[in-house]
Amino acid sequence: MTLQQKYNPAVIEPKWQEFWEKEGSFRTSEDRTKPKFYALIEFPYPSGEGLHVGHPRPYTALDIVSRKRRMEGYNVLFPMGWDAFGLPTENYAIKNKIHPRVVTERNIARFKQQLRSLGFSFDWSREVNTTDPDYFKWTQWIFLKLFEKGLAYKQEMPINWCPSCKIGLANEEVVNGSCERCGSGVEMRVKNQWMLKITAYAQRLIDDLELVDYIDRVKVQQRNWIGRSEGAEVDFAVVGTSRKLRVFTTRPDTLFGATYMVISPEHPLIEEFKDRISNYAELAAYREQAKRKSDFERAELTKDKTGVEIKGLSALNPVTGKEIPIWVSDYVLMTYGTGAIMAVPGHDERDWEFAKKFGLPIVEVVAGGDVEKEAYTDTESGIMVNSGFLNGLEVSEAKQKITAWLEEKGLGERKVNYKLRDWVFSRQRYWGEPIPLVHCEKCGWVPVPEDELPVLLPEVENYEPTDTGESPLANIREWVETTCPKCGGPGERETDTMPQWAGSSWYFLRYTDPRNDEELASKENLDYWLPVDWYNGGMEHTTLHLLYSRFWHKFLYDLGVVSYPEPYKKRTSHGMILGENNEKMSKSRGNVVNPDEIVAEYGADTLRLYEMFIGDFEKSVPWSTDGVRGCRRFLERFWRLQEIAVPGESYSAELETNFHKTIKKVSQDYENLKFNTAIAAMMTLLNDISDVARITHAELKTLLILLNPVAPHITEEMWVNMGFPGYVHEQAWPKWDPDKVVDETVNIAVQVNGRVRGEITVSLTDPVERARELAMANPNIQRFTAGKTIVKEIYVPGKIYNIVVK
RNA sequence: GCCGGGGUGGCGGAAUCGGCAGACGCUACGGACUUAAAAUCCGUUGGGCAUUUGUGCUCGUGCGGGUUCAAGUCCCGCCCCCGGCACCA
Repeated sequence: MTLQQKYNPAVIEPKWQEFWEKEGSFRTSEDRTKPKFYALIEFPYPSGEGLHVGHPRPYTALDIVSRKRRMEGYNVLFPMGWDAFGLPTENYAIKNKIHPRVVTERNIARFKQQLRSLGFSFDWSREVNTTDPDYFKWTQWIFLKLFEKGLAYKQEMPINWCPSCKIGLANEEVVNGSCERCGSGVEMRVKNQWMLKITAYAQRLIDDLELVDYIDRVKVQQRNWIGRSEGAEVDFAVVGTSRKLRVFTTRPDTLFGATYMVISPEHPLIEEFKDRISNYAELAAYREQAKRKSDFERAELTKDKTGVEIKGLSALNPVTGKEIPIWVSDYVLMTYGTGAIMAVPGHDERDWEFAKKFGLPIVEVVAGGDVEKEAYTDTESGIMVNSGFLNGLEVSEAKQKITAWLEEKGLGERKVNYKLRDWVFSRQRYWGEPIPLVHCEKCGWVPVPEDELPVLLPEVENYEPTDTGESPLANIREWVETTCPKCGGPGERETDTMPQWAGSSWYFLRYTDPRNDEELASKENLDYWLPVDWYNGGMEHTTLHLLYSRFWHKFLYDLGVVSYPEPYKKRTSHGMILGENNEKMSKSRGNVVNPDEIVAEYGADTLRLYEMFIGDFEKSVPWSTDGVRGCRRFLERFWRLQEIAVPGESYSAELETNFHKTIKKVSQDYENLKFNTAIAAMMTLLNDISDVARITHAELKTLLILLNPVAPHITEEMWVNMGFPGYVHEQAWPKWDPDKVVDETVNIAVQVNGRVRGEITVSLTDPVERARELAMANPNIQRFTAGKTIVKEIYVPGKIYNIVVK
């Protein structure tokens, strides 16, 4: 055909976007006979900044997979929504005296328009929004179920407090002692907070990683974060009292080497025996000092241990029967184990340092090191010494024996501990889901009845966070004051709201049945669609969102709401896109690239292609404007294939193998996050076609289908331009013939003594004799073999021919 | 400190059941087209040496050893970078 128009994405892209929308091309079908495929990307927080070039990277990746799956005959669910509660919106609203709902609506509209301009095949009819009362009704419902099962409880506890955001933070939100969001230093504050008992699921969260296909670093990080450790709890008698001091240790085998004990400054023992302690004032002062430090500061001062001996109290080592002192030090944390330890300075670095500093005895109980120089911490193979009935055993055997002994004598027991802490679920904020509970003087905490959900946020003109740390909702008396659902007496609503992680912990369930007002989603839909087949998201969500949503899912599984214990079958992760200067993109660094500008100047297909071609999908990579231009150039050249298209419903002889190879490569690479090499393969093929200067209709069709998932607009346009029947997105994914992916003849290298000295053209079936004959015809080979004897020949068909001479 | 991942041209990156290192793209340089420029097209582009200009030799994948006909790839010992965890007993 003769080509009239130039490639003009500004015209064809909006045209196709409207077409797909109007036709409902990517609407998920109700056809349950097809195999299903549920692709999920993390729904964005619609910030005021608008879309960032980092957003389209994972979206395009799974858009590619989704589009390919549709062409392979799957019923695909590829939805999108908004994680729209959150601090920036609230802060902006407070500052500008606008209701956060209005800000949210505006931000969503902007995001949506930007996403549409990129041509993603989302089924927009299933859009969800965590701030929509019809949605958070079910977030509240799940909370009530957790409350009902005793997994939500309110507790007075020291929390991480961000003085700038005026908000309590979960451990996971504290990064190096600073607020993850705003970066200011975190303080400890005691507050009465709602907690979720994620620790009850710790073991299952580890075990069920076996059921899923997550990239390794995600599994590793989850295990690491949950931090399982096996050991024993042991009771030490406090001399002269009936009180026992219980410790947790992973090294019960070293019990004979426990020469003193250390308790955390917050440990109740101090108050209990206030009267017997002769230096109470000193201890109280130490405790005050420790209180002022955050956990982070405590941890920072690793090198210099501090502590005070409790005078007037001592303990008995249960195996040696020796009286040992009890110390207080802030290197022991109240929040882990029992808040008390047995110190074995010979075999624990921290205890060793402490013992050296305060002149406490060090006893060697595992042979192999020099405990006067440093703690010897070999954990498995060392031999026990100075340890009574454990002498001569290996560490691992000694662990077994002593634990059995302790259990038999009633002095202790086997114990597993986890670093994972319960989830601080309260936020003292307005813009979040209200916690649907009422406090009644008489009945305590009473759930709002299910049929009264959702508990809506009160409509107010404006509000401010409070310095006391109370939620702004506390000031809105007409909302707070209510009646107790149980006794009908006066009650007060809970004024804390839920954290942002609440709504995102179950959103993927809602997509399966987004308008259901009877249930969070119908069982039928949940059973058909779940688990999510492929979930891609950022590594930064591994210990937060991913763990939380797995926890909620398991809880819903226990309730019978969902039928599979894990929500996501496969999890992958993308790398960040950095600024052109190789630094993280940020406004303050002035290196932010706005996707709107790229779409306006080069088109959405170029942006998509570039973001996939830019480099290894899993790694961070700097933005390059020149790279974008190169991708646009490729699409221009691709567009001009129309000029050299010739009729023909088969592959041409000269390109046939090439096409089969490319189909194979592209098909496989799209599945393995290797979008960059898939695109490179298509570029190579385009170069080869340009050399031939001709492309048959059959070839062009195949190529259009292969490129379609990456560049959907240009391929649809060219398909129609060529007068091919139907539309690209309705075509079947091309197949490759395994017999046709190998070249009949190949050039292989000929080596002499392992060095390449020439090249021969052989067929795969040629015997070594043929290779030798061809090789020896080469003057350069002759030069290197002349006058020498051949001692060995290595011939690997299709790979190499190596002659070893002497 | 512990646990992951990684170190390859000027740049982003290919190639790891051991088999021609640098695919593909960018940049740069040269040429064509143009009054000129842009765009486009063609060619060159890891270093060094030689060259009859066809090419040949040689060094080269963080460093030092090793295995092998053959090592970016495997083994041993180091260095550095990125991410996570970190006084968790």
